[in-house]
Amino acid sequence: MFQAINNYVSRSIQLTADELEYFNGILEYKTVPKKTMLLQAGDVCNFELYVNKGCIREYYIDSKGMEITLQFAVEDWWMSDITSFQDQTPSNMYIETLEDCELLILSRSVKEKLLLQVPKFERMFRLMIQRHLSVVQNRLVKTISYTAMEKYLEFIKRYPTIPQRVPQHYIASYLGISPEFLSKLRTRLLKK
Amino acid sequence: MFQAINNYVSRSIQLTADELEYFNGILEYKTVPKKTMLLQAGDVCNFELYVNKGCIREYYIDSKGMEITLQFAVEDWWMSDITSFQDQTPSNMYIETLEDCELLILSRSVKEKLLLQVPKFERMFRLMIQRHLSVVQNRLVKTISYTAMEKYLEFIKRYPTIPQRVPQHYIASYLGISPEFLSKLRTRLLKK
DNA sequence: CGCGACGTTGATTTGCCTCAACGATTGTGG
DNA sequence: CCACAATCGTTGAGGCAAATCAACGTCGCG
Repeated sequence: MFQAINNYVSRSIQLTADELEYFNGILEYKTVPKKTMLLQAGDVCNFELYVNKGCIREYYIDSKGMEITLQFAVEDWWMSDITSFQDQTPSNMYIETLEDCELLILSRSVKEKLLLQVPKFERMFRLMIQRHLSVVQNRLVKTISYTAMEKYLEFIKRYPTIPQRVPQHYIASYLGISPEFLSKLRTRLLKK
Repeated sequence: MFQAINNYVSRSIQLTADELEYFNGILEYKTVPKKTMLLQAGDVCNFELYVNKGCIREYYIDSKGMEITLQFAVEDWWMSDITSFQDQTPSNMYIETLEDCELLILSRSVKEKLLLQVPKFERMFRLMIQRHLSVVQNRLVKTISYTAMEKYLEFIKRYPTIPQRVPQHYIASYLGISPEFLSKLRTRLLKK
């Protein structure tokens, strides 16, 4: 149950057996069915969650009522709404499961205690966020400078398993294009 | 000379006098004239820099030869190309001064030593990156869902001093729109 | 079986880009 | 200190990528 996450942690920091046991003890294990809302816009996001099994997405509804998918997360990914989490402000995001999931949940208050008890985790979370920032920045650049076709090709290349697991219109909303146009791009690709 | 940066640090962590002195001792103070290149694409980014005075920008040249400004930094901001910094890979970014600048430079090797000597800094850098991630994510959402006009209005509202300091076409490249179109947006605003 | 969610296709529209020409301002070398 | 070049912003004409709107087919599921 903790094998994957412990492996994740060990890539950044070395823990003693005691520390590892403590860490696993504070995680809340939860199985949730498909299409469960884990966070609603308006609520404060009080958790970070690690996907042990399954697939979830985080999205946002803009002023025109359009959904924009910010992130998918599958096995071995973390998810949270950091803005809400760190400032303790109401979130603009929705987080929902797309499949039946096994999650490990780290609540904000528990995380704070963890950081006091085992300061090594400061480093792990720093490295984790640093990598995440790098990914988001990369995506920002491509959102600005790529055409819709280029964005789609990049997406299926980088995340080849996602299209098999999530409805196509969610991918369109991740890429920032309309579902109709994504469909047209795909037929254009098939004709070659 | 270190007043501003020390104040910056103190917002995240508490240091002893010794620790503070050590920290200031490892920073490299540098004044650089306007239009100096601090990082070239192809080089590895081995530093994080803190702007004590002046204004700089980080940009990227895409496959069509267009410049995309990723970030401006003025007084009390940090800048780096994290992707290159953390992976030690050649950067795709250019960093250049837009005004005469006073900079405090933290090199990668020195930062590593700092983190070993004063682990508290793990926390400061974690919080710093966390805030930055929040900003970049916010920008990503708006890049996708806002019209050019909305992006521009948001920009001048959030960063009211920047337009007075940097050429307009750099702002266009930050917003991901053409300089001509930004100009047209501005005349549209004036006519109201 | 029938409904809702999903993907496709076509017609039309639009936001923004590209290209080109032109003032205004800045800066630089003679 | 002037002359000329660069740099920068503006304006207009025309074009294109992607959005919108609408209709339709298909599949999975209650």
